[in-house]
Order: sequence, then C-alpha cells, then structure tokens
Amino acid sequence: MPKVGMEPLRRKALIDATISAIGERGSLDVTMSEIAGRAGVSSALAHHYFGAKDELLLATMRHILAELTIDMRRALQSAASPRERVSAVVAVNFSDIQFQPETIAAWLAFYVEAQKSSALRRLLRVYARRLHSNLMSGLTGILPRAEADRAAEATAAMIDGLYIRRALKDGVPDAATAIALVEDYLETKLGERHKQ
Amino acid sequence: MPKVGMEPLRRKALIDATISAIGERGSLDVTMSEIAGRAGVSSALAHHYFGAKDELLLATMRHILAELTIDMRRALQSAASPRERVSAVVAVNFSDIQFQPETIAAWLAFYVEAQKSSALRRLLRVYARRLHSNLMSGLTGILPRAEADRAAEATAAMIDGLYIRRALKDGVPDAATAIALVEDYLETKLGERHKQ
DNA sequence: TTTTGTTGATTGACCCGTCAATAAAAAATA
DNA sequence: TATTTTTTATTGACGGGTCAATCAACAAAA
Repeated sequence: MPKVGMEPLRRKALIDATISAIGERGSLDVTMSEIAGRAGVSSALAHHYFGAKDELLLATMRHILAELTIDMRRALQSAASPRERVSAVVAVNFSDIQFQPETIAAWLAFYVEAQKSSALRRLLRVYARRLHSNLMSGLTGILPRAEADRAAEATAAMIDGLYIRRALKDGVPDAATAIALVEDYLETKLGERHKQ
Repeated sequence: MPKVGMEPLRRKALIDATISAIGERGSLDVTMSEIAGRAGVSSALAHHYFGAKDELLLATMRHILAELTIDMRRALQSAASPRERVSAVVAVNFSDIQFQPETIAAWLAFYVEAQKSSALRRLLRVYARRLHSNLMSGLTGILPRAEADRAAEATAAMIDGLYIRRALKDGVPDAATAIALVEDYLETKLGERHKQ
C-alpha cells in the first residue's frame, strides 16, 4: 500500500476527520483513534504526522480559519460600496460552508479550549480582530469612526451569538433568518446614511 | 467530625466548588477529586451525594440558572415602564454576579456539553426561552409583535455573543461597555417610540 | 443499635504517545 | 540492468497515566 506523497493527503484527511468527529461529538472530547479511524488510518499514523493531539487540533482550527479567510476575501472583492462590504462580511459568516452544524460545533468547542491553550487563544484573537477590521472597512465609510467601532463590536457579538444559538439548535433555524436579524440591525443603525 | 444535617451544606459547597473549578480550568474538564478537594471533602463523598459526575454538573447548571431567575425576578419587579423592563433584563445579564469570569466560563462550557447531554440541552432551552419571554414582556409594549420578536431575538443573540467575547478576554472589557452596546442597539431600534 | 457522614484503597476502563517491526517505493551502487 | 541501501509509509502492541465509580470500614450522633 505504501505510495509516495501520502503526507499532504493524509494530513488533509485527518483534519477533515477531526472536524467531522468534533461535529458529531459536539466537543473536543474525541480520541485520536476515533479521528484516525474516520480518516481510515491507525492512530499511530496521526501521531506520526501531527506529533501530539494538541497540534492536530490546532492545525484543524487553522484550516477552518484559512477557509473563512479565503471566502471573506472573495466576498469583499465583489463588494462595491461600503454598505455592500458590510453585508458581504455578514453573508460570509452565514454562508453554507461556514454555517454548518459541524463547523459551528467546532467553533464552539475551540472557544472553550482556547481558555486552556494560549496558542488557540491567539488564533481566535486573530479571527476576532480580522472580523472587526473587515466590518470596519465598510462601516467607516458610513459612520463616524467611534460609532463605526461600536457598530462593528455589536455586529460581531451578534454573529457570535447567533452561532451559539444555532449550536443549541434552538431558534435561528436557518442562515437566512440569521442574516435577516443582523441586516435588520444594520439597517436601523445605519439608517439612510448610506447613499444609493 | 460527623455532625448531622451536613447534606445540604455539602451539596452547596460541592456546587460552589464545581463553579470555581470550572471557572479556573475554563472547561468542564475538571476531575471529581479536584472539585471535592476544593470543597474540602473526599471524592467519594461527592459521589455519595450526587451519584455521578453528570448529576453534579447538572445540579451546578440548575443552581446557576436558579440564581439568574431570582435576580431577574427582582429586577423586573422594580421596572415600571416597558422600556425599563427591557433594560432591566439586559442589566441583570451583565450584573456583577452574572458577568464574572467564573460564571461565564461555566456558561460556555455548559453550552458545549449540552451537545452531548440532552438533560443539559433542555436546561439551556429553558433559559433561552425565558430570556426571550422576559425581553418580550417589555418589547411588546413598544413594538408590534412581529418586530418585538425579532428585536428580542437579536438582543438575546447579542447578549450571548458578548458573553463569548468576554470569555476570550478580548474586547468588551467590562459589563458597562457590554450594556452600552446592547442599549445602543435598543435605542436605535426602538427610537423615540417609547413615550417619556 | 441504627442512622448519618466520611474516607482510603482499589478496580476497571480509557486513552495518549512511543517503539519496534514491516513493506513498498526510490535512490544509489555495482 | 541488477543489486543493495535508503527513504517513506504504516501499523500492532504496549507502557504509563488519569480518572470515574465502588466498597468496605470506621466514627459520631440519634
């Protein structure tokens, strides 16, 4: 069976397996064997490629963040006005790829784990800061700086909150509803200040 | 040492110890020994009173919820207008007792655990529904039902989101800022619709 | 003497991480 | 080209550690 060039394939498979395992279990309480099993390899191989469990989890979080970044960049590129930029940021967070039970469960679990792992905490800070600045990139074109800052903070909090509520499978049944809630806030907040 | 009538005292001590242990660790990954040690008893006694770990955790969550309910009831009683009711609900969620690192960490951890435990999930649903109806008890006096419903949903999401962000110790440094953000949303949303 | 409170010791399960061993491909050598 | 050697891929088995839960035993009240 041993073919050459397996490493990237196995890494990818293991990361995917980690996401799906976490998604199903609903927490980071998944064993290396469980993950390796889903990826179709032995647990020893998972250790071989990632060293320790922490690093596999970290790599998984990095992967999720990287995907989000790519989606975000794409969405922002096709946004013309500041107002559209804001909507684009919101939309990406609730896009099909991001707003899935598996991914959400992973997010939530990582949030908790971040209290233990400083490396994870740093990663999540990067995400939080990036979300904020992405929102600001649109909002500063509509509101004065201080107000834009508060609006960004509030929007970000709402997004996180909707994620949590989705994880509980209570209320907020779909992405459309979530987007509508955030957009409703933005609309009343921004009023008719944005032209066209 | 054995005196009579210890049971309620020990139960309380164990629940308090559970909260503080979870708060410090930042997750439910605390051992029975750790909890029992903090309460000044052996782990065997914790099992004696609560049976299994799950039940201790459940009892702890119930306790936190009960405290929140009491605080909420008190706050709502001294609220005159519908607008004040809304603010009261918000204020309680960020009150000194509720908005503490320990309690927040516990909340977050329980949210995650809820994906595994249906009993915990039921408890958190009760909380979510109660928060919603408490918000509605004020909002329906100001907005038409459908709009009130959406505003309540958005407010609840924002509160949850601010909790999460607080857990990360990133942004949202204190309760006052959190309250200001939510109130700002409410003010723009409700506008001048509420008289006086 | 029965009830209530309490614990040390132990068991049994689980799981991370390691290691020696195997096997196929690739590279080096003859 | 035929061979040996090295590199890459892979796993089963196991050691060591942790932890939930049990139990027998003991002590103080009722």
